[in-house]
Amino acid sequence: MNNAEVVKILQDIADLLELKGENVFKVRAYQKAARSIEFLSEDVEKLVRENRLREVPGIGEAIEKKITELINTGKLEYYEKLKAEFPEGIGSLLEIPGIGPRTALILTRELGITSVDELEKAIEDGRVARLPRMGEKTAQNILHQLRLLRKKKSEQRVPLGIALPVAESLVEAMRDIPGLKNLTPAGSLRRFRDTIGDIDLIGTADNPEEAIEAFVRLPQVKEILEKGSTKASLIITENFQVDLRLVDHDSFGSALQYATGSKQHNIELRKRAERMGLSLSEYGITNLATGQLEKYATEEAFYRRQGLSYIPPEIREGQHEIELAEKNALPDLVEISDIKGDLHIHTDWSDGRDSLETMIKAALDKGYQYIAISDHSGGLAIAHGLNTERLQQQIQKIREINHLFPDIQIMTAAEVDIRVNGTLDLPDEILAQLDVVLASIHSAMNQSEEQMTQRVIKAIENPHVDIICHPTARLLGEREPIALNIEAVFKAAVENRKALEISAMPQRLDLKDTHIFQAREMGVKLVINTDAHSREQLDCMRFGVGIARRGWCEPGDILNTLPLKEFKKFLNRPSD
DNA sequence: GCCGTTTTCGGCCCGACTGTTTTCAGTCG
Repeated sequence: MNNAEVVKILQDIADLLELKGENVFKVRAYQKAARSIEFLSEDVEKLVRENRLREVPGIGEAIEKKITELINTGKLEYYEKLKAEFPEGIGSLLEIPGIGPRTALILTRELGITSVDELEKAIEDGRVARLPRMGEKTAQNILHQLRLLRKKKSEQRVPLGIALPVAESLVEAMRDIPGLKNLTPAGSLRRFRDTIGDIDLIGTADNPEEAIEAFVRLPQVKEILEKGSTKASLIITENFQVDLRLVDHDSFGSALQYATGSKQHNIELRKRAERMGLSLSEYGITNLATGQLEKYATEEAFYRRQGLSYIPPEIREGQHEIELAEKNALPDLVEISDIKGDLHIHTDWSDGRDSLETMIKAALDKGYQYIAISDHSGGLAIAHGLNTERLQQQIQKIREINHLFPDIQIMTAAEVDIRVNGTLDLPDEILAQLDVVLASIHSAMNQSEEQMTQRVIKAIENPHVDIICHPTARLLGEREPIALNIEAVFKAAVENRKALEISAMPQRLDLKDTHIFQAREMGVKLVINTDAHSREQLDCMRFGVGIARRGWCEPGDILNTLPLKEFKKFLNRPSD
């Protein structure tokens, strides 16, 4: 049983307890435990084996016992009994926005509804509207949400790389609203989570009510979900939900912090503040002794008032960041300006759109000191992969033109296919001539975990290979990661002094944040690459850096922050 | 159910919006 399965069951238990009308804090305890495990960089199974579950924040005696039973027997009696108390399918009602546990319970108790379809019927024939505290409007809202949910079921969470540009263009569109300032994407976007549920915008205004009015009249707005004097929720044409929240200018720091979250981070922060006699809100910090509200225009000042150093948004996940901020011991996270080169770039020699020269110039514009041209190998026929002969020609060409670009070193490379048996699909003789060899899985993705792990490790052990690309081969929303014993792969990478890629490609972001965290702790060297197939895609580097920051990476953990000479030392090839 | 720089018991983050109420419950983030 993997972590995700344990998370799902803990969340289910929380939902069911909520339906049951259990103590809300008990419900929250299960939710917290679920979240803790979601962000765990180790396998729960391993923690159970080593009797270390209690080290995880939010897991006490009772939940420890339940998880242990789950891991050891594959089942949990408590969960099965709880499920049996409710008609199957009631959980599906909770997924509808606007339906919480109280409403779900009333719907099943009073009308016997246990599925979304039954609910739809009951609304249509007026039974829902006649329930106590319901009414026609509430019923219609639920019906609307229900249909919306059905429509977008398949595209629920959107990759960061798609959502962020939409958010940024929205901010741009709102630039001319009078009196509106500081408009910033917050929430999971600002924390650089790999997928995004909705777009949170935070800003300040001379007159919030007027700014909200102007906001909802934007041409991009398809539908208004709610609108008050300081916040509005709406659906825009790209089908994203956007939440806008406005405060006074001098409360911007606390409001941005509040809207950035995560929920868990904010809860920890507020609990800690209360012990200090302070109460936090989006408006500022209230001194509980005097009742005085202190406002903060910057997040830095807001954290400082609480005796904390500034905590970067990417690591505000309620792990150990507050503890470390207290001691001024947070990591010095890698930044986009630290990146000195991009080692995974395609050209029109294989399946890239742009020419070699175009990609080089684009990399120069980024101020890179070096790049590696890594077109596909022949195995990927669909990508016009290069066979030995054409790769030989490309090597020759790159050697010829290198001197035309004195400010950047163009390294020869290839993205070589790892075949089913772990061998590579280009011969050693040509690999030996390349500056950098990248190896990737592009086929036979349904191998067993054991086969796949051996396959990847064999590639790592190949003396010519430098980097394993997008190690789990996941495609967000399209393809699950391959079955891989990730810890074994990390171990092999350390032992063979090989690097693993953090793919900045928005659909990939692979390794993902928790893997990066674990890899870094184990001493694996990482590189952040864009896998660009066109010059614009070189811009995706920021997503890779964001994910690396979520894995608590400092520049020293990322090989392509090194200057050329140092980087070449890692490659361990005769330097020129 | 978890947790402890007042606590092994008694707390547990804070506020906006909506719809149905005439002062508030439910939901959400």
